[in-house]
Amino acid sequence: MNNKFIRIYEDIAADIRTGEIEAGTLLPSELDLSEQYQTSRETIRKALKMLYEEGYIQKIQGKGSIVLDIRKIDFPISGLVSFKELAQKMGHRAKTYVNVFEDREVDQNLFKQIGFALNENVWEIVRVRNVDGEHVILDKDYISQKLVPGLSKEICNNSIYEYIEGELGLAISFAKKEILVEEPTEEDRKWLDLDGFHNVVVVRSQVYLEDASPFQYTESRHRPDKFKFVDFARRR
Amino acid sequence: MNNKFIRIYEDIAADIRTGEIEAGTLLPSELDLSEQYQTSRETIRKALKMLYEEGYIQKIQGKGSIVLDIRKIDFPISGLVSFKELAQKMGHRAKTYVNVFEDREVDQNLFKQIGFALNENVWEIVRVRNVDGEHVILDKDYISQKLVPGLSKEICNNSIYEYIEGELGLAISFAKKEILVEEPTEEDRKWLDLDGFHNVVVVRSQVYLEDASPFQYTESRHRPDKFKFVDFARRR
DNA sequence: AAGTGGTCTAGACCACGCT
DNA sequence: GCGTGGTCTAGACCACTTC
Repeated sequence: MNNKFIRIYEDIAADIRTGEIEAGTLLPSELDLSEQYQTSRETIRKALKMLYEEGYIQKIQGKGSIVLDIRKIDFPISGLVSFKELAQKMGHRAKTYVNVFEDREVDQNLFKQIGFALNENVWEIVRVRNVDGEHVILDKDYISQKLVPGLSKEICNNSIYEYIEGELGLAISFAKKEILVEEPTEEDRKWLDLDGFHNVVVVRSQVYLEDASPFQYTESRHRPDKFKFVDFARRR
Repeated sequence: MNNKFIRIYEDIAADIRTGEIEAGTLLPSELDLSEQYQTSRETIRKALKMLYEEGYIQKIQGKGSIVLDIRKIDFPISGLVSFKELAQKMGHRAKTYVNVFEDREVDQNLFKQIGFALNENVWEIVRVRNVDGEHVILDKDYISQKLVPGLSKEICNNSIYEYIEGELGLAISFAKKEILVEEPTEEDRKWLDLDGFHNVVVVRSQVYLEDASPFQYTESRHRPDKFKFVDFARRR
């Protein structure tokens, strides 16, 4: 509620979503908007930059800001969005089973694989995600104990992100992610319903807090028919 | 060469890439940089915003701008980067074969699948990408003839993007992308070396020009062992 | 309290599209 | 030529981290 440019962004974004401002039309000019919102043009430009980055508008020099078709807001599966949020949004019956929850020291092997320091203590968590009655995702997490103390099996059963952001008040900020297709491992075959499937889609992410400290390494292993990744990219 | 803030961005980005500015250290303060570059603080902030968006730095209020470890940031395969650029960057021996190049009218069937208007004329292009001696990617393109006139088989053999941006002077702006894993079709089996593979990774993209007109629909079908997608995402 | 980044302003000039 | 967005400035005040 504090920032003027965010209020303006939200105001215009809402109008676009509801269709009050139609796709294909031009927004009022920056000068008009600055008068309309009783603010400076730079502040309007900040709000428009946000609308641009979120895919609401396209700006054309000399012409104006075109309102784009509201894109289907489909979320990337796994990564910066928690599984719980995602399942709810998609309207699926989802369950989580915690198979492994252990206090573990980072050894040579783990060190090479993930981004943590040697001998640091991490939580090792293996969870199976059941969607509409089938075990389709295997999540393997390594979470820094220093940054996220007091984790428990019960919390993992619910949402780890809710605990971290809600209880601990930490802000998750960015992630590096890699998507590959691999042969199922023994572990995959053990936990997932892979009847007839010859591959799993593996999403490896390193997740960072706002102060750039790496707090989580995740390997999310999906049955291929249940995997979908949606992206909106601007050319750089 | 024109914009001050872009020059500053490139200058600092280069220093980070070469390691001259080390990951984990802080950049000079915005005030210092504005003196160093003989410019205003807002201009420095624009350059830093770019560095932030590209994953070079993390900004922390009251503290400074932390330099991130950029090494793992790679290029997304297919999409807004052309295959030619990509193959060169990765250092692969890559070849392209144009199997189909046709003038086609958008019928009911095509209309449902892609984003173009009924009865519009499009180029239908099917190309096989050979990387290091194997046929591993099948690209199916539909390109608007109205927006991209004068396309030819020869151009497709080289780089379509170079033609569009170079010859025609059009600016490619953004894309909606979807990644799924599917069963190979007859067409996949015909053109790709799929011996022993049971799936293909399908990347569907709708690509838009700067004025928000959709000019290309692409289906890029990858042999799973040759697929890799790397992403850097910030939480919204 | 000092130093950092975050927001906001009012104004200037430039580059581009349109007619 | 006029209206549009793009860049840049110099300065103000606020919010946060650190000492």
